[in-house]
Amino acid sequence: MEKYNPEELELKWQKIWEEKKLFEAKYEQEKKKFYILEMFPYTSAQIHMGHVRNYTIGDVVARYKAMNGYNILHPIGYDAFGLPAENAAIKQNIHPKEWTYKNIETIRRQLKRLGISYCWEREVITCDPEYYKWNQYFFLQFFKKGLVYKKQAPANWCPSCQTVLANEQVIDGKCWRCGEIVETKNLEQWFIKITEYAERLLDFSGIKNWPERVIIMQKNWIGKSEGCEIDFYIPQIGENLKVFTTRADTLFGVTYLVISPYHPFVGKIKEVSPVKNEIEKFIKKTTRTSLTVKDFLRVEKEGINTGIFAIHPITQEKIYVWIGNYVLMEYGTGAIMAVPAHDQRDFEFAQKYNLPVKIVIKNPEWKEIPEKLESAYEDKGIMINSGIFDGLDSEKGKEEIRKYLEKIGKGKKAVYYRLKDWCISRQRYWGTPIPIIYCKKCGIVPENEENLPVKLPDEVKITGKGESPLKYSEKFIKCKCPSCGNEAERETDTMDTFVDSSWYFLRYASKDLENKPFDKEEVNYWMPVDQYIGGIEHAILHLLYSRFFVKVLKDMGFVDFEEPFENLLCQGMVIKDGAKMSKSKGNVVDPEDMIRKYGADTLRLFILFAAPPEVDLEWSEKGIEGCWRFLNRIWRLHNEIKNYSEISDENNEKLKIMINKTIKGVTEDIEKEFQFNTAIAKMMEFINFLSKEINEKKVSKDILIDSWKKFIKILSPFTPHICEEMWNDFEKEKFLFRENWPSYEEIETFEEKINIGVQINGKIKGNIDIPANYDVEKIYNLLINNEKFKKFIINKKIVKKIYIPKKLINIVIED
RNA sequence: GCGAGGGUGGCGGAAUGGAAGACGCGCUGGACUUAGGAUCCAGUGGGGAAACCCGUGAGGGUUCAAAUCCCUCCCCUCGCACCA
Repeated sequence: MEKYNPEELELKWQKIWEEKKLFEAKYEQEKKKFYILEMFPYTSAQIHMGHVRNYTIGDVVARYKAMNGYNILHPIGYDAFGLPAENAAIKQNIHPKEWTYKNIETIRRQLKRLGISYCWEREVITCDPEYYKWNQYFFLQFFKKGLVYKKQAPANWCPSCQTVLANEQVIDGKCWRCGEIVETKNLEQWFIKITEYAERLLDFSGIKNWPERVIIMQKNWIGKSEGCEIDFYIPQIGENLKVFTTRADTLFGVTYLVISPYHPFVGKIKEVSPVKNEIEKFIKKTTRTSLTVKDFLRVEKEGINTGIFAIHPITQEKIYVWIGNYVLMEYGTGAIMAVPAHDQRDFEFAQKYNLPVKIVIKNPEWKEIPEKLESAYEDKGIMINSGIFDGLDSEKGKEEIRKYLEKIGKGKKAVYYRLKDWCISRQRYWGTPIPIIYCKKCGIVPENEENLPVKLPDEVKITGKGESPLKYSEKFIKCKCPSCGNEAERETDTMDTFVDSSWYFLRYASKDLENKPFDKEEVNYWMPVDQYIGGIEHAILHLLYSRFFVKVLKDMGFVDFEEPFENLLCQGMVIKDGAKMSKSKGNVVDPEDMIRKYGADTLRLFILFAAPPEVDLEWSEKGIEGCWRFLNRIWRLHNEIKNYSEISDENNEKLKIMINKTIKGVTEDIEKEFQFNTAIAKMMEFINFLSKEINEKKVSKDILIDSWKKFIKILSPFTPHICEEMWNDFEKEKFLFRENWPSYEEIETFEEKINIGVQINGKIKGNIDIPANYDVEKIYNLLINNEKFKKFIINKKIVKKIYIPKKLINIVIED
């Protein structure tokens, strides 16, 4: 018998699969399709265990679905633009392109070595002009539709990466990539109007099965809030100050107004204010740009009374306008009505500056109205001190006050979102150039579609400091205006790499077209993605942008579907010693080392077996050895089976029951939320059972081989190489990938004897073998004649007999 | 603070109202062996000589039966957090 040599047989089958193009996806309209997609890797130096886990899970699904008769699309590509390539350029003095393509080669080799069933013919590399050309094309389509615009905006600036970050890339006031504290800086930048799609992005009805938390995160991110805009007239400047509130019911409790230091009224109010100098000082202090985002959040609430008043729209009272650092210009109208009695932030501010607190909502638990509040009462209640609205329930009051304001022309219903427009400008080299031209005569002019792609120049100096390296490339900047033909200059900003990943799954779905981003018919066949798998870290950004992109493309007639990803699985991290694997912690386990030692099948098996897909997986050297032993055991059994000869056939039924049970269990575990760990456990049980049977030789050879072939099939999505090798000993016609998943018979049809638990008053006392077709009374008769159990029952009053079929019997007695 | 998920042997984890701890790791004993870190067999939640008793973060409840359902509380992880 030959020793199990994974390296030899894995490389052999990988070569054969590739030569036969076994995994090449073919557009065949009449076949039912399954699009299985894993988030493509960023092209850093090599893959890590997280990738192995992601791609192995995907591969099991792909192979399982293929064996169930689906036409499979299982593509792979590379997220190849981005900052690290430039960092490498600075550090290692290597061109970003060279660095990226070198890494791609390594990653491709590593993925192939894992034996993942990818359709290599549809590879996408986002830094390839043939790909990013279509980023530019879509940008122009968005531009035509008015979904793209340029504006000066305070941007998040990472002093370490020397670049602008999108809001979403700022986590807790820090740069998402390097962790440096982010500052603000004003820059002219390009935005995409994702806010126009806020409402549609909140609609998840087109999604079948996503983790609930991902949907919640997206909803929070979009942050819809419904309320009311209310006008407060300021006589001294002759204009209405518009505030936004979700609590119109507290309108009678307003004791002051607060505007943001960035509010456009600040200047006008300052001019007429008696405390002009103090305002100036305050504004200077609160709008310092050097203040980091994080500091801004931590800063204590501060404000200044402008001495200017506004008129309450209903009571006509005079209400002073304050400027406060806790009011954000980026949200709502940049001005609020302060109701200290019913809003904790306003309450704190009012305490600090000794402002009046007026209770207008009565807590139903109060016996009487308190003189003083300890904190704001923010819940519902009954309206008081509110004129004609007194006595109304506050929820009802919201509506009534809004209607009243609408009637007198002082307010209207309003909806605001936290979601902001998507800033796609990056002051970097290694990204898609934004196809815009600045002409002295014509202004901002989009590049002609025929001139795409606007290619990145190869010769640039990358210093990592200051502005985009493209600013210094004359060859790149100089161009002709598409409109008037005069000398003009190109935009030097490049696109956020999230643009690249917002539609790559569409490019996969129709291969290598030169004249179109993708073929509509073929994309409509494959899409939406039936199962998407990736890390939770993309819960908001990538997934939201992709949903947005697809909705826009649908509106423009490019595609016929609304949602890109119907089902989503977020796999857990691979951790070691309780922490995420990282160089700094020195706890990294290199997948290639593991493959060298045990082979790809063992690595795959371990990573699938050690934990369910969605939870974190603790790496264990001992654990992978266990999987190595399991495959060796299978290898030995296979060789024994080939040379097997039986003594008798008395255990044939037992084996049939066991293999059917195993197929059923494995099938259900895969179907039910991808419980690969328990599926593997069931196959291990089968192997434990089969080893004994083979030793005893009491099953006939044909039944044994039949069961073994079925077993090889169900194991094959997990460890495809060893299975293919064993399969080849029996069947040379078809690859396992093209075989059918075995069906199973319900074991009830041939199981005659079963073992059930015996309980007395719900406490387990032992177990008993019974014929499968027995009912309660028959089992009870067995019990009263059984040495072990009769003592519990005889001479007792039997209250109840409960039989749970094939599980247990519970005899309830009176003591 | 709000929202979500979780707490089960020495460890990773099974069991979503029906025999708690499947499966794997580790450990103990044995077989084979010059040897074994290979392989095979047996055992392995705790207490007890045993009959039995106890046991799923803590406490209470529903039920013939609770890790699972309900109530109160504790702890851990993740996400959000001046969003008016």
